[in-house]
Amino acid sequence: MIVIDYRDRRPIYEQIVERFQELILKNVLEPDSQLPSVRSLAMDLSINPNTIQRAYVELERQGYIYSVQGKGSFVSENERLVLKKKEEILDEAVKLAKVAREFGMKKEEFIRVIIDEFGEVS
Amino acid sequence: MIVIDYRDRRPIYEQIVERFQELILKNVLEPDSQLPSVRSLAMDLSINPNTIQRAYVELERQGYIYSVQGKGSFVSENERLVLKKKEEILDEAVKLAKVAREFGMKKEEFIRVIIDEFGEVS
DNA sequence: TAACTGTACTAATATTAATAATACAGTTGA
DNA sequence: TCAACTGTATTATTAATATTAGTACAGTTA
Repeated sequence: MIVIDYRDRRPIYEQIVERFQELILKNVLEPDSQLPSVRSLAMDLSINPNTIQRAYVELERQGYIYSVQGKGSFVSENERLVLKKKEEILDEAVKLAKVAREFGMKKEEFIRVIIDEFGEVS
Repeated sequence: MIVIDYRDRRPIYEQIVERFQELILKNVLEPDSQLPSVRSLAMDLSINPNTIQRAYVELERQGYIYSVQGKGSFVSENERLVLKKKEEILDEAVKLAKVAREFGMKKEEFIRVIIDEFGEVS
């Protein structure tokens, strides 16, 4: 479920956070389902439990999960999170379009590859 | 010309590399014009000359500049670099579009913000 | 009550960016 | 010629931070 890329320069806990965000936003992990425990996931990934803990703290801070002492960590409802994520994607798209324009790229040239990705038929 | 952002988590030399890439690609620095010397730029930015050296080595490796011992470092011809940069931007756009689609975003919704950025008239 | 859970804390280690201090070689202009 | 610039190279040290290690405590569950 979680894979660590040691060539990735970002810290491990950040990779874990991002991966769970993805799984939660895509509903692979359903609301209220339980995440692996701090210790068991650390075992699976052969890393320190503290690193997992740090990732879970961050996920909780961002609203992706909630933790109950003695019971475990669970996936939050994600409707609001999906909306937030979509906004972030749009923000990135705007930034990228701005850069493209600054480098003299034509609107058609830029949009063409996007339409291709989405598929021609709307 | 160059500004260091200490809140940026990326290393200083990487910020410098990126900034010069931008200045060169946008033709703010013209081909064959001379870059500030390793030592003088280090003085200006109040950082160590080795950090600048590292940035210049990287810029030379990527083809953005060429260095001549005893003379200085100079901007390369940039036509090829601009093409490469445009390809990179398009690659990013495709990746982002893919993510947007994965999160169930509508094509129109995604393209709308881009069109707005470029301006309605083509 | 044993075996799980999360949570908290301190200390040690590893990695890497950045600094510091030199040294050497080539260029330039007075 | 030579002082004052350039780039280049090397080694050592410092600083910052991610990660590990170890331990402890509190709540839950079968």
